[in-house]
Amino acid sequence: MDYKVLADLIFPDAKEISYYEEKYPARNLPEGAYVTRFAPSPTGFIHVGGLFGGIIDKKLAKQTGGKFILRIEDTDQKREIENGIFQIVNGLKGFEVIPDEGAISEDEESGEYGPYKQSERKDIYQAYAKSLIQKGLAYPCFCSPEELEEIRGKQEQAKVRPGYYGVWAKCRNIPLEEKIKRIQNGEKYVIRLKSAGREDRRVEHKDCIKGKIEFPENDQDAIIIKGDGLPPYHFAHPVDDHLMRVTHVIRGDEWLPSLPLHLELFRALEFKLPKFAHTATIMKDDDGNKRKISKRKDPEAAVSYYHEQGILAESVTEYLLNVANSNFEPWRRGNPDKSVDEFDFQLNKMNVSGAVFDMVKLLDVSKTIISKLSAEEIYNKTLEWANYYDEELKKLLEDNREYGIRVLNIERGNVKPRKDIAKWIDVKDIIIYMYDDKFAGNTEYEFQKVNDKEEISNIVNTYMEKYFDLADSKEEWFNKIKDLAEELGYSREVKAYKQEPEKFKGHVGDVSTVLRVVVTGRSNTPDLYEIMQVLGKDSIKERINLFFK
RNA sequence: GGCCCGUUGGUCAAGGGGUUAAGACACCGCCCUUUCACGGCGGAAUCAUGGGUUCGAAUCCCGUACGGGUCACCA
Repeated sequence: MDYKVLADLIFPDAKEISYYEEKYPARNLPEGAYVTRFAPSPTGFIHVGGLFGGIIDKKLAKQTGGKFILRIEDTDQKREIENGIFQIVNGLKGFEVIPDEGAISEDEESGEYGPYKQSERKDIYQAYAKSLIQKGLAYPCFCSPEELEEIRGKQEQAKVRPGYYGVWAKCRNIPLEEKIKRIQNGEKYVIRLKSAGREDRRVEHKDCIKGKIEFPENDQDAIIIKGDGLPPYHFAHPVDDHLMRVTHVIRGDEWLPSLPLHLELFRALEFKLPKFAHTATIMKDDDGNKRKISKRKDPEAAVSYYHEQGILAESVTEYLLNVANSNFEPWRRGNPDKSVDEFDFQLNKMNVSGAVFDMVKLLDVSKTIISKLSAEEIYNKTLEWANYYDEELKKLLEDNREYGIRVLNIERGNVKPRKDIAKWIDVKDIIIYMYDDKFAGNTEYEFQKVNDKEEISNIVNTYMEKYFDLADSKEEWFNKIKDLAEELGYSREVKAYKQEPEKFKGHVGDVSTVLRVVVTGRSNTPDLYEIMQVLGKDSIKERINLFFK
């Protein structure tokens, strides 16, 4: 009796593996092309760490003329959530991480190397598991969870490594006949690898990011087919990446400890080894301590956060790209208008240890990107955001598109555009005082140095009577403010005041601040001349009346 | 605890035997300036630690400390 009988008994319907080898032939791609894959489980929203990996996968495939695959790792059906695939696909799409092949929606996919949902690849995994059983490299294990628990307890007591290996691998040496009998009797079982590894031997591995690493060999008889007939990650990974002809496995470095197992599996299955790149985890500063950024504690860990805040996907991408390859930033400075696609990304430039996620820096990237946008683009994007998150803002913008654009165009489009918007959620506060209806209820005025009501009215009234004219150019306008200042006993220039403060009540800036505050309610705003131009005569007069009411 | 990986300013980091140890964000100061931003100039601030190798160490080797990851019929 040989292993074939056992293999046929366990997987009677499995195809020969040669069938799959032919069905999924080597890809016809240019020399040096990367085939990468992002393989999340449909357990919820995408995590920034996942996005980070996805961006790298996509970038590398694109810049080498390769393929980027989206594979769904749904072999753990307990953890799956409804709409999981939709969330992944949609989440990635928002960041332009669009796969060349793989899952498209809950039940659609594209590409010749599918299915791309692991739950639909059961037959394939079983065929390969069968081949291992046939070669005597895998066997059925009848241990129940309780027995496994018991073994672990003993191991803890004996202070030895936990796991299913060596003498602890009870089912490994059950005679073939007995195995067959027990299966025929309907006993439950899983399939385990019969590890050929030894803990006292070392395996070497050259990682694209981490460089040379050494481990003890794997000697665990890991499960390759679970009780439900599906494989765990460790077995799905070699089978899928081999059959999908993946050249570069890029994944988080939390996988490093199981690499010896994967290496053994690739060898046992006689697969060509892909290149591995283990990326460092994105961390979070938690009161001076570093820890893995977490879905539970950190809202910014969820990709949906950026949509909610109105942070441009582009900003997140550029920030993350810079974390991945820190030479991105100098490149961007040198090539401010080039597409990210032109940046030459290098795996080996990635840092080996985890970077702390820096929201302040991300927001700075975002400000710079937004500062290059036209008022119209900002208008459109803000409105799009407001559509989801801010009814009031949406209405404000929609009611008068032209006015909205004029407001957003203040101090924009010139050589040194404003850099004051980092996220769309900020926009409302920046523009709201430009809307008469909203300003009508204003009661707070942030006056600075000149606070006396009589003096304020003196400045405002004199201005309106003698100097107010919207037809003025900016220069004329400002000269008039200076004339006004002088007339009322303020210096025309700030410098003059600073040199001899006792000679003046204040300086031209104090005067313009009064006008600014009466018109806008605020002491800090963009250029007052432009604001007045946009508001127009009636609005300005109305605002002045409002102040004196 | 075992196994693996790491440690350059507050953060991201360049640098791989000889450097005044880049740059960016943040911070501080000055300048520009009608306010705020922007921009310009400048400043403070880093090689975890102890040994070795070497004429010379951030860089190579060993130890220590600290940080992180991982030890499932999860991925």
